[in-house]
Amino acid sequence: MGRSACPADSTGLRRGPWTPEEDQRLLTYIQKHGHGSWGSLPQKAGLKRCGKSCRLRWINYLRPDIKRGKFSRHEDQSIIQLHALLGNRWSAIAAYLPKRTDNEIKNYWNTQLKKRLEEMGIDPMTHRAKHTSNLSHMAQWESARLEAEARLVRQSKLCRVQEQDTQNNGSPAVLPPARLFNRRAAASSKIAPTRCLDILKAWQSIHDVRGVDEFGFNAGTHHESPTSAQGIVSEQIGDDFGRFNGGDNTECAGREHQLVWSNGDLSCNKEPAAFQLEDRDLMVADMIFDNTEFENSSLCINFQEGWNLWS
DNA sequence: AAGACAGACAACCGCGGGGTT
DNA sequence: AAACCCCGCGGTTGTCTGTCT
Repeated sequence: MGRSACPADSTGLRRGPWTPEEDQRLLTYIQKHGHGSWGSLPQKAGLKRCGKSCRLRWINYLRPDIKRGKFSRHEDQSIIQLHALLGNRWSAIAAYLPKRTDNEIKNYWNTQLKKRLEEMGIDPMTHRAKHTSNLSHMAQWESARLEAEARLVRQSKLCRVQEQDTQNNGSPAVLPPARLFNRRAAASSKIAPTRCLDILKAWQSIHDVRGVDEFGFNAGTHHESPTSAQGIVSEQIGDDFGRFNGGDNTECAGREHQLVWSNGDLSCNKEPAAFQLEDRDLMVADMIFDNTEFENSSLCINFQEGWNLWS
């Protein structure tokens, strides 16, 4: 195994921050000739830098297709979800975030997101609650959401792998970024139903919700639209589902609860706001609906004991 | 105003994988 | 098969900047 050292000190090569002149020189050279071999680039470009340093500067800073600046909330969510799924594989995470570099994501994680999770009582490495009994509602939401999202992505991936196998076309089953949070893909997966306390429980691509859905949940026979502010809360009692309308500040007590709403056309990504959800809930709602073509579907959200549902 | 401190992020280092000779 | 080289990755360090005392 070889290794490319970068003995800047001993050979008179420069190191440390790049000057605007160096940037311009590197940029001009690559635009003209491409980078080719990084090892020989510095000499050809007239730079007193090692090839490694040039490569890093180009990839992390000079490349034209880099988006700089503040991370959006959606990006935050994506990073957290992807980290829960992929761990510290920054390059893999960066592959799902167009125009962001692995280095930038890594720095952002280490300086901000990690702390944020810790403050919420979530272990940033395992993405699990540190002390469940003392968790804030916010942390409970986040923890459950992460687990649910990770499961969804896995299911989505598995589904695609199965599709690939079925088609037997021999190509690797790569999940493109644009499909990472594709609800249709998740909904189409044929994973056996489970009843754990996930926020996001089920997606189903049917227009009329009736009886027990494919995940084993009684979705009710209602066809209420979230915009009507009449989301129906189903109370789970064993295998039976009682039903009551979410009243003012309905508090789930004693049992798991399930918020169910269905709509033939949930294409608006702000629909759940009709429930006047608090910020922690909107965070989830955004995650669910953002950038998604979402029609003829229904959604179930489980609530844990003690969680408040504002409806 | 100046020094101490913390946060953010750019850059470096060492390792390992993969291709080539 | 072994040695070498290039490249990419993740962890770590260094530097700059803003804030606090």
